[in-house]
Amino acid sequence: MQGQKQQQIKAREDLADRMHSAAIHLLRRVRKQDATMAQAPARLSALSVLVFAGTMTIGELASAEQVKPPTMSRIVAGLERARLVKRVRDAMDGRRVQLLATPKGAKLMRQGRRRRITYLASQLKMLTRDEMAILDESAGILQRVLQSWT
Amino acid sequence: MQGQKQQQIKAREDLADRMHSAAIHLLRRVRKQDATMAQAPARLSALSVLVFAGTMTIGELASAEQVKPPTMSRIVAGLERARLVKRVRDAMDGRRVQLLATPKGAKLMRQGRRRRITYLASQLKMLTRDEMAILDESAGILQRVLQSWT
DNA sequence: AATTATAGTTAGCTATGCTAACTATATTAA
DNA sequence: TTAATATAGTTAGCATAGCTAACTATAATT
Repeated sequence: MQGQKQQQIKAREDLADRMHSAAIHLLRRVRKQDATMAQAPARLSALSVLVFAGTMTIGELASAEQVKPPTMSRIVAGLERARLVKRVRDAMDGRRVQLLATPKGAKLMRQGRRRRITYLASQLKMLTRDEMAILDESAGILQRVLQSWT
Repeated sequence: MQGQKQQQIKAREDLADRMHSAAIHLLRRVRKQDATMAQAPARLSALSVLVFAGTMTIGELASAEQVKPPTMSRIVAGLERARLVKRVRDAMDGRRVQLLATPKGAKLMRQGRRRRITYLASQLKMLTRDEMAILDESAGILQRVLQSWT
């Protein structure tokens, strides 16, 4: 006989497994859309944070993207080479580098986001209104979980 | 004034955006659990397919994992070096290579999956029963969408 | 002034994605 | 039956992206 607690744990693990699998496969599909954009996924993701959240330092961006500073340093170098981002030395603290999306960067990011999202959205057309509502709610729940997450 | 159709499109795109973002961040967290396993994510994912779906060729595995054959060839080479997978020439067709998970591979894969899922599941503890039910339903819906997806 | 702490970069490793070009085996056509 | 073509996989070479360790430069503390 299984106790109620064990059943709850199993239910959570089954759910975790399905969420994990869905996330992997969803991103593999979406990545193919990015392929047409001449900028790699990590760059687009970092650029997206910059455009939506505004100016920040390398360290802040690394932390937001959950990568180590050297990784972000190189991602930013790529974005800078492509003239999508500008570095500005912080006047108050000479160690810091403030990052700004250029107009070109903002435009590309919007286009890229547009493409991924349009693609994803087109795949959601098969869903009923009720199913959409459930996905919508769950996206909100997940967002909350991910934020409070350690 | 926006028509109803435009509102529906916008709703789908907002949802797609949030799902995309959630998937990215969820996987970044989970990947850190993999770091303790001495095998990289792509290898664990391929191994997982092999263990659960059984013997298959390099090409089939590449297709299942949505990568090109050279990529899978190299992933398998790594798994073979680590003695997690064995190659067997196909007797009927000498070009084909059948792949088998070794017992060690099957064991590692179960452990890895266990670790990721246990971790994810532990983060779901903060949710109410109702929220869990919504995530559960949405995982099912997503699974279905991803399958029928082109 | 000397020490310590912080922000970022550089160098070097591994892994993962790709395409192009190759080898080896099977299949089809002349 | 040989020649041409197709298929399965590998190799080579490129770019990106993750890491740690070690470095430079600036700021803060003692």
